[in-house]
Amino acid sequence: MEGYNPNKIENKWQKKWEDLGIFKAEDDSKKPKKYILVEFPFPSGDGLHVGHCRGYSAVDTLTRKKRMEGYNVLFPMGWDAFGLPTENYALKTGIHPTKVTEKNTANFKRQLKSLGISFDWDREINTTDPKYYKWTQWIFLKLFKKGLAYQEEMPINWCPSCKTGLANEEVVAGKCERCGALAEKKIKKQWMLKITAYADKLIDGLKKVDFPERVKTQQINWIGKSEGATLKFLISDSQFAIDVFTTRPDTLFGCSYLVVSPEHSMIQIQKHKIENYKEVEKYIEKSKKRSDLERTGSAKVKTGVELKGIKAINPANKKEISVWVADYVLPHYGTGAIMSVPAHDQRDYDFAKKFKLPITPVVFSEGKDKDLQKVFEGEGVAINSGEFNGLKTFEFKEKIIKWLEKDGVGKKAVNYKLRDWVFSRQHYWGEPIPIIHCSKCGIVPLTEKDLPLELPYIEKYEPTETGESPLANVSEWMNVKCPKCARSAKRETDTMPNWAGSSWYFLRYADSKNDDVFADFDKLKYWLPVDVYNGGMEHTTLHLLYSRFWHKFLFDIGVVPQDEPYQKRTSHGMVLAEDGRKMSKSLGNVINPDNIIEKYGADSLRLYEMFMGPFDQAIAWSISSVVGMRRFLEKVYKLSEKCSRDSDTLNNLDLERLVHQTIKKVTEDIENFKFNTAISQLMILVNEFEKYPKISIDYYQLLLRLLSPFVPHITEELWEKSGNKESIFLEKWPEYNAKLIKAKKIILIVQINGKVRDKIEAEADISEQDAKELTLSSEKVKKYTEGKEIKKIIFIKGKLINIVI
RNA sequence: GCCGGGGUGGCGGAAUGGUAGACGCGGUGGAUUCAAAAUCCACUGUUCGCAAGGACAUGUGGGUUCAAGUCCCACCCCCGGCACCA
Repeated sequence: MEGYNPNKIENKWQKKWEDLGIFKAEDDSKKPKKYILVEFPFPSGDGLHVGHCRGYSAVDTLTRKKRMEGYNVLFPMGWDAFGLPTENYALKTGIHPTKVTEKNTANFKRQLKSLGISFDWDREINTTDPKYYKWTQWIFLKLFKKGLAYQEEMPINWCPSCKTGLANEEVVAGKCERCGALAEKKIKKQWMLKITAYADKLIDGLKKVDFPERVKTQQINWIGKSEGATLKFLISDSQFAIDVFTTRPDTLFGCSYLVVSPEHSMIQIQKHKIENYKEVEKYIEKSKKRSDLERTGSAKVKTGVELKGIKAINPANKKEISVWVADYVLPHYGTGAIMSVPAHDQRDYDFAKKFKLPITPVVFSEGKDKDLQKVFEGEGVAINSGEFNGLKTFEFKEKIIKWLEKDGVGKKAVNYKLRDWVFSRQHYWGEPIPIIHCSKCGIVPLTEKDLPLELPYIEKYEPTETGESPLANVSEWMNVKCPKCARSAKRETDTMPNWAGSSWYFLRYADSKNDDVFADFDKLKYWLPVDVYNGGMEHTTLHLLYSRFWHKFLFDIGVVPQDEPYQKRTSHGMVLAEDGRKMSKSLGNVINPDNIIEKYGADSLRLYEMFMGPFDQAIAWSISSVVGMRRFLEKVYKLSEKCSRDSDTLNNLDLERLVHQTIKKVTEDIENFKFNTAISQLMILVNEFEKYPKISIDYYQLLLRLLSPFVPHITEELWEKSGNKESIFLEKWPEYNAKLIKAKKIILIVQINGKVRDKIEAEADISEQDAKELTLSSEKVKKYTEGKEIKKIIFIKGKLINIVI
């Protein structure tokens, strides 16, 4: 018999599957549906990463099993092709982004096909296709109409030397990645999406979906809802007040100063009163060069400057307190100003210590440290708080808010860490924002019939010196007539971020070629929600929240049938380099799947990626383990020579039990994304089969079916070799018999004081009394119990007995 | 710094509070071979012991329990995210 030659059989079956069209989803089918989705890739010039292969192999395994279980499966693929890396590559090489994208997607597609992933390519989409982004723009217009898209002055990263805007990624340690100049912030009017309007809905929706707990927690913490109060602090001798948000209004009596962010408007408004304005200005300039992370992160070294000449009044005790500017206070959280209670907040305490500001404890807790050297952030009983003394924290909060409300200096408030989404990019390679600016009519949105607003094909897409998008240089595109008044007007030149196209792409798969609507409602009703959505952990808070936000919005305007897009979310861990570090070009440790497939075959690669470890954890690549998978597949291949029509092995009870245990384990483990243990169980079964001189062909074919979702090519080949005419993927998934799984005899574990001292064979259903007798008569046990008093015996049925002496 | 996750043999890892180390890799010895590769068989956590057998062992230190890798408290280290990479 010919040996196992993966290259030959993999090509053969990939072609056959394509010809047969067995992976196409049917829009009308009597079968129940499953929509199984994996994040579509950004087609980078580096080609497929072995990390991509991990996610795709896993979901393909599940998909193939689901088809065998009788589901009509939608398993689509597409390209998230707009983005900065393509634009930068184009700038460097002079090859147009359209061409770069074409080349990269072709390469990705070839690689995906060589892995044997069973995508339905008929529904392929590309976010850079005008027929696709027409609908991305359409959704933007809907958001605009509902007031959820608006313009606001927002900072961008700016390199004063290159005279260009920078992405966060291009700012390394505060410096421009290209030239090393200190990056600055430049204020620009930008489009924003009001995701905060959906904050509560995004939290509530998590209750009804099946996401990993850690994903839910991370989203909830990212949204960061907190309840408290907004308090007004009047500035002495003025009508002006500073609003602060606090979750602890009960500590107001302990507030000994205020801190505002360098961006706070009051600084400019009260400029004339600030005696040390020069010093303050210098501080503000310095903080412009620091990222949020540096500002809040650099631990205990707090910086700040007092606004001399300005005093605020604590509304609780009417005492005058100082006002400071410090960059650890961020402009976009709360009101951009805080009341500082150094006795009960660590950061305030550090600041107060450094600048020798008063520290007054106002919460006392029994049993807690009364030592003033330490901060007490917990709840307790009020002290030093006038008429409120003695109140517990939660009562105090309620009462003081009411008390302040009466004077109009405070009210209950909810605050979110979540910020609105900055939707503008000053780049070429993105969806144009379908807006016209008219000096008379203001902001004029395009109408639906004007869509798609196509990205003009231009040869020069260098960034402009003003920080505007390269489109601002394309005057014939930019200068238009106002659709309302026909005067000359200008197009919006900012483009959308990469997140836009990926926020709704899963809807398009349901009806990817429709020119009249983004997807037919009935088709959406049939296919949605996505039953399983796999992707990287790194998308938990951005992509996953953005797309949930858009989907909830589309539900609210009645164009999608449910309010949550994804029923279940799974996440794969990263594949690291063999040395445990991230794979990167600069480190030269990148593994190219093409080479692995050529040398060992796609099946070995797929099997390895599923076996390497727990699916959701980061794991280092190991080439010797790939060899191990190849070895296992060789064994399975050779096993076909031992197949026999006579059914000796079928009558072996132990083997029968193992077979049924394996069906159960593999069936359940695939469902739970525990691929590594499913494969280990299949290895155990193969090892057992090898012990017999002949093996029943029924058992062998059952093994092939169980293995087929993981290693589709070799199993399809062996399926054919063992006399089958039709594809193994048109077969039914095996079922197990629960009765056959239970063993009659067990090994009873005998412990003395919790340590294993003996193992005795016994009936599986042995009673406690019999087990005691059996155990106490054991010689080994006698050795330990002799002359000792038995205090207690714990018996776990079918498993263990523990004698406490 | 903040949020989330993780730490078990030489390595990847397994283990509903109940036999720690399944399965795979690597290693050692043997068979086969002119030789090697491949393959097959045996052994393979550390340590004491001729052996029987024992002790130790899941990042560190405490705790709960008849019993802890698993639960609780504190700490250390590693990884992901931190809003313009995708």
